[in-house]
Formats: sequence, structure tokens, C-alpha cells
Amino acid sequence: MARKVDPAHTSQMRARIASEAARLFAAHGYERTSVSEIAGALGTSSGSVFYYFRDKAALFRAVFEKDLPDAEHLVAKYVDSSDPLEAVLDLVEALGEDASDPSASGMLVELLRHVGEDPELLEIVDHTASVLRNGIVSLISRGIADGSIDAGLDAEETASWLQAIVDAAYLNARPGYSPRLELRRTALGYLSPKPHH
Amino acid sequence: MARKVDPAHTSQMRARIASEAARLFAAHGYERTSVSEIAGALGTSSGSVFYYFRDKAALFRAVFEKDLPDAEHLVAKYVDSSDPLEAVLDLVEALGEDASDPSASGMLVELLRHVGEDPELLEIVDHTASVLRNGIVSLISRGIADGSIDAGLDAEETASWLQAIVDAAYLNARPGYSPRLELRRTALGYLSPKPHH
DNA sequence: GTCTATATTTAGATAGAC
DNA sequence: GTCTATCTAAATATAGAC
Repeated sequence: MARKVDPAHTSQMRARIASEAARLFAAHGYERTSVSEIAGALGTSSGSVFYYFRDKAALFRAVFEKDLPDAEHLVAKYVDSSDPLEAVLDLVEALGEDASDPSASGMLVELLRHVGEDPELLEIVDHTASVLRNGIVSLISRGIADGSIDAGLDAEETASWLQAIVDAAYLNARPGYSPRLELRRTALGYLSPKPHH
Repeated sequence: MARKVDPAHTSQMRARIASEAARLFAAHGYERTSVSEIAGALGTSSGSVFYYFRDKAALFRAVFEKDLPDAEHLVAKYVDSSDPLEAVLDLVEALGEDASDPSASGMLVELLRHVGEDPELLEIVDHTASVLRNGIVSLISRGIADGSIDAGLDAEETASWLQAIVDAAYLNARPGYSPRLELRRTALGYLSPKPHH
């Protein structure tokens, strides 16, 4: 009985559209997916989609807006751990969790392609990435302090590099296979104190 | 004085066009770069470009055809080394050499986007990648045999993973900075024999 | 709020003059 | 061989009916 607009319904529709858009963008690419296609897959029409999203770029950004709470939750889960090295490894493993989903790989590629050309999108993903990075930096610093992580490493650079390696796991995605073990071994080998130098 | 066609001139023109196309594809993306733009940057016109390349996709593929000889040369340089672990590290480092060029990063992303949709392109890059992978596999096998590399590793899987990590270096590309040290430390940490397990 | 119909723009590709 | 001119198709975004 809502008279003018029903905010709950609006946000539900936005979520449905964004979710279908994500699927199609990942599968066929952003440019090659028309808004009419997305609308068609939902049994509606492009005019309707443009009612909920200003333009196609805004629809793309919406796909990534939901990642921030996930990142915050993940960091909160590990940041106070008493074993910082182990916590970094678990965090990296958790970040790579979706990497066996080939659709996640497709979305990462689309993201990388467009983040350089859409400042609003850059802001969104930068924020999410820096929440994760700050969490990792904090753990690495504590690991250096307690001697479980090599004191020769720069915490900021190392955190960025670990994030890049997680991205690599995504790019390497294959339907069946999970990069869990490779990720863990890679991070452990990188972080461990090295005798010489 | 060539009467009908001059093959040298043709292949030189193809190379010039492909090189300019690579620059623009990397900078703005494949779909957002029109053939007219590429032609314009070369002081010519789209009709001319379509004389040298059947279609836009063929122009994109041409960018990657030149990678095969480079890969073969690189493998040949290292494959007979007497210190296989060191050779793998050098090879990985060499593969990451271009990663400080942000345009190379852009091309990698474009490649990943299109390789899933163009079987001819897939064949080209698969061939190049497998030349590299076979070289790395051979070195890893020898490293396992001489005890410098962990015997618990699968040579094929490990080689693929190292290639993915090189890709990570590309994704992390920034103008000034070279991922040389990170790559080397990562590969060494991954390959080294681990005490437990 | 949602759909139909369409205006506008722009791209890839071709035909044919030179 | 190269350029000009253009055809054709498709996509974003809007206007307006319902």
C-alpha cells in the first residue's frame, strides 16, 4: 500500500538487476552485454533498468558496492588473532575462496579494465581494497614484531603484493580446482624469515 | 619496382599498424578503441587498415603473434643451465621484466578478456604459454632431482602457478617500480624444500 | 513504476575512385 | 595499395503511453 515509492522494493529490484548484470558481464564482457540483454534475462525491458540505474556504468559499479561489508567482516575476523602469521595465511586463503568460480575471474578482469576509466568505480574498489590492505598491514607488523615474519619486509608493499597474488589465483581459475594450497604455500614462503640478507 | 605486391612492405605495414593498435588497446581497451582511431593515429584511414587485416579481431591477434619467438628464445637461454633452481628464478624474473610498463598490464587484461571468446586467439597464446611452461617444467623436474626444489611439488601445476604469479606482477604494475625482487622471493619461497610434510 | 517505441550516435566493414 | 564515402547494424538513453 505504499503510495509513492517503496524503498524496500526499489532496493530489492536494484539488487536483482545488479546480480543478473554481474553474471552477464562476467560471462560476455561489459561492452558486449547490452542493457536490453540484462533486462531480457529478467523478463523486463531496458527502459525499466534505466529507471533503477542512471546509466550502464552505474549498474556496473553497483556490482562492486556490496564487496565492502564483506571485506570489513573478514578483516574484523582475523585482525585480533594472537598468531598474526597464521592469520595472514588464513585471510589470504579466505580471499582466494571464490577463485574457483570462473565467473568471479571474469568479473575481476572486467573490473581491471574499467577501473582506469571510471573514477567513481576506482573510489569504490580502492576503499574496499584499502580496508583489506590495512588489515593485512596490521597483521604483518605484528608478525614482524613477534619474529614470525621476516623483518626485512615492508608491511605496505608486502600487503599489496599478497593482494596481487590473490588476484593471480582468480585469473588462474578453473571450474574444479581451488588454489587454496598454492596460495597458502606462496604466502608462507614469502613471509618467512630468510637466513641470508 | 615491385610490380604487384611487395611482401616486405606489407609485413612492415602490418607491424606498424599492430604496434599502434597495441598501444591504444592497452590504453583504452579493445572495444573502446575504434579502427578509425588506430588509422588516424597512423595518419591513414580505416579502409587502409582493413586492407591489411581481415577484421578488428585479426588485428588484435596480430599483437600477440610476435610473442612466440621471444618465448622460444627465453626458454632456450635457460633450459640447459646447470643450476635449475637458479634458472627458474632468472626465467621468472625475465618474464616479469616488462611488468613495470603499465601498457603491458593493460594488454594482459585485454588479452584475458578476449581469449575466452576467440578460439584463434586462444590457440596463439596457448602455444606461447605452453612453450614457456614446458621449459619451466623441465627445469623444475631437474631441480627436484638434484634436491634444490621440493620433491612434493607437481612440476606441471607449479609451472602454471609461477606463470600466474608473473601475471600478478603485471597486474601490480606501476610506472616507476619493478617487481623483480618480489617475484624472485616469491618463486624461491614457493620452490624451496619445506621441512614438515 | 514499467513498458513500447524510437531518437541519436557510433562502430565495423565495404565499394569503388584514384 | 590507399583513401573517401557510405552502408548497415546495434547500443545507449529518453519520451511518453499505460
